[in-house]
Amino acid sequence: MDPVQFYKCLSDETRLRCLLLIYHEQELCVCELTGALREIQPKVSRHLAQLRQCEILLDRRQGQWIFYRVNPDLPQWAKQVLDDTLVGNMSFLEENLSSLRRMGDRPARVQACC
Amino acid sequence: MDPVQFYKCLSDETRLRCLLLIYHEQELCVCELTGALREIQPKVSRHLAQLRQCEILLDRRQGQWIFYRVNPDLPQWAKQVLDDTLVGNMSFLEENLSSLRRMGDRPARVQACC
DNA sequence: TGCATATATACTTTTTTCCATATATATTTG
DNA sequence: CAAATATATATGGAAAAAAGTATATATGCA
Repeated sequence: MDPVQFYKCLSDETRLRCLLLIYHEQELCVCELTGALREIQPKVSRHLAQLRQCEILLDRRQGQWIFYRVNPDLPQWAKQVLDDTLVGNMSFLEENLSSLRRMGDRPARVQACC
Repeated sequence: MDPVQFYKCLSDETRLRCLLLIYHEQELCVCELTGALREIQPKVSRHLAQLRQCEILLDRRQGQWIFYRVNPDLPQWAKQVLDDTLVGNMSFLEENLSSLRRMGDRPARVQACC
């Protein structure tokens, strides 16, 4: 994982929020992310595609939904960076997390939204 | 420190190399950095200015030289990120560090180059 | 004071990134 | 199979970032 490429991925607000939310929640689908970020679907999807192409995220299809998770094979230093960033910036995600909770709790949320 | 702004600063190759080299060496002047990166002075200077404006780096003048160091008041998570990145990517800096050493060791290097 | 060195900034051009909109693909359900 | 839902991608344009060159500023020294 080239560190410049890695940081380019973290340097956009939409991507950073998606990535930290997914890291925090283990796994999220696109509709959960659009709800949490209050952003339109193509925008979220495009940024997720970039994170996937860089192999920071992995995706899996389940029915009509696609769930994203952090690639467990990410180098240790990169995982550590995500961890430091999340722990040190929970307030950055506050609104997104409460939007997410307003969608209901899992698996109810998955039932409802997804 | 807004994490998006922080990562924008790390997302450019010149800035990332400068920052990690400075973090590794405690303090470097502009001529040491241009030597280590083999980049022209205005380019290095411009990127250092950006890191200074974001308060990631501090500078101090000593005679005609300006020495840059990492701002010790950086939030803990950000320092941790720099540390993780440096430790996990020493090979990324390999060439730059050997260019630096080829300029002589401090304080001889400072005498020679600066 | 005048010249040399180190560094910073200004300006213009080029490159990169991001966005919105439209459209395509895949899956589920009736 | 048709309609609905979820997601992905393509396209064209706008905005931001980066580059190179030129120039300005500050310091040291003869």
